[in-house]
Amino acid sequence: MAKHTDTRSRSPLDRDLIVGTAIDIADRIGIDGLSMRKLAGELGVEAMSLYYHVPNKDVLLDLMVDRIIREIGLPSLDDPWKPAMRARAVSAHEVFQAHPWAIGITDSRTTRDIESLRYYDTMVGCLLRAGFSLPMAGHALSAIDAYVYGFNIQQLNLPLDDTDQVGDVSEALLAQMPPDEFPHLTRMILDHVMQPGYDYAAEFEWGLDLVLDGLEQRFAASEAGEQTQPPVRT
Amino acid sequence: MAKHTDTRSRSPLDRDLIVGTAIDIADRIGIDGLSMRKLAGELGVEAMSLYYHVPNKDVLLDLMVDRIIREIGLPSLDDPWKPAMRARAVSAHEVFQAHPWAIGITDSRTTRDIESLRYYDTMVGCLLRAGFSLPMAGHALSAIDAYVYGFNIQQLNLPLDDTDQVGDVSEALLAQMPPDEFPHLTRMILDHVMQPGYDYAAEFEWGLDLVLDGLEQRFAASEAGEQTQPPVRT
DNA sequence: AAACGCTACCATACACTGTAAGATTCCGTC
DNA sequence: GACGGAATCTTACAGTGTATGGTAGCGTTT
Repeated sequence: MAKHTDTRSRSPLDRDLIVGTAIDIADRIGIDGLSMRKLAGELGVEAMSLYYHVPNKDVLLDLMVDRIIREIGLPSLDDPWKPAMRARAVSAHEVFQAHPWAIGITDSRTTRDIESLRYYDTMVGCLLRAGFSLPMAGHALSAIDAYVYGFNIQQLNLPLDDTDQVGDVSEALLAQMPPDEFPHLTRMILDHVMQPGYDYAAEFEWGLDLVLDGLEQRFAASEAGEQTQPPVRT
Repeated sequence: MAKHTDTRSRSPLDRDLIVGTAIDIADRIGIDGLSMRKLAGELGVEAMSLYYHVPNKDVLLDLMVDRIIREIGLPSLDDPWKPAMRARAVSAHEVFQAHPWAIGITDSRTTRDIESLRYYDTMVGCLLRAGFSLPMAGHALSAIDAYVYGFNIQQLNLPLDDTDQVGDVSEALLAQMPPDEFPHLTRMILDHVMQPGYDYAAEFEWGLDLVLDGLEQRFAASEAGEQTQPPVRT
């Protein structure tokens, strides 16, 4: 009997191709639209064929996130820490914007792929080499990452199509909102967000610089010899 | 014909009861374990009966998140902004820790329930009354919220059971990690995270204070008359 | 009392999901 | 040409959200 699809009309399956196509689908029609059958169909193959290359869907999702994370630009170890951290954060923000589904997946995964640890290793190394103590480097990494992740979630909550502008969303929000019940919010939207010149994208870097400047101060203070413990009285 | 379950043996269905039970299930067995049939079963009812009170599952999820958000403590408008923001952030952190699934859901929701806007309105009002300009209040809210959300996601990624300690997770991580490939990360874990006295929970407040102190400085600078635009030369 | 209508709930059915089990085709090697 | 393993497919099953239409119970009206 003839095969369901002529083998020569498609490239043979492999893990990378599967993961890549899956990412593509998730980008186009959202993570909810990604089913094994849909993915297989797009590869010219039956659903069960995927299971030869990937143990199950959860692992596939993990692999997708890992590939995404590897898109984030990494600094070299000897770069000065502040611009390095800044560039990394901006890059991460861009990557997660391009693949909005990726952050949500991180919830359910327990075991990280080895490759994505390289990311953290480089960050820690850069900070340590810049003179950060271990605790200080931990603080810094945690704070920066939390901010980047969190901002992306926020940005995701506003349902922005590529065509929409923040103004449109605000307008829709205002319409369904009793204005006298939420006076401050109404004012914020009308007199600030919907004004010409408001740039939501700039908000990300404003907060990022806030965090980075704060870290710089705390770092300088710790270098100046301040202790967490109060000085011993002599 | 007799009803499937004696009507008198259970309290009658209503929206609040459904939402409450759904939250309960999600807390106990995770958001993935929450199906309409399971929920109905726990209420002593058939699945389709839920649809009389709730249009579909997505809306149910929205309602669940809205109820969660209403658990977050709100300051009064006249509280001093910094402790008010701090208390709110800590409260939000606790609430999202208690209902870890809630953050992940926020992804897919487009329309916010009216009630959850009260949250933002109070925050904005508090900041404005403290003297923040509209843009400054926007920056502050965005930065704080991003940090809170993001930290929760981070915390969620470490698969901590109630019994586990961070040390256990680190140990497991170390075990599957080639140590010479990730030297800095290894050092961070061994010499810092796994040391006695390390307190991951404290990490949240460290970063939160970083953000708040930074905001205080920016706020003071803006009050002192600094402009975003360079001063006009005369 | 009888008929009606409304509210709340249920039974059935359908399209779709992830995936276990086993059959089948293809291709390189002997 | 036969064998064997790698890669793919077929079939099947339990579970999902929910559309459609039915039904039991009750309050009101006549």
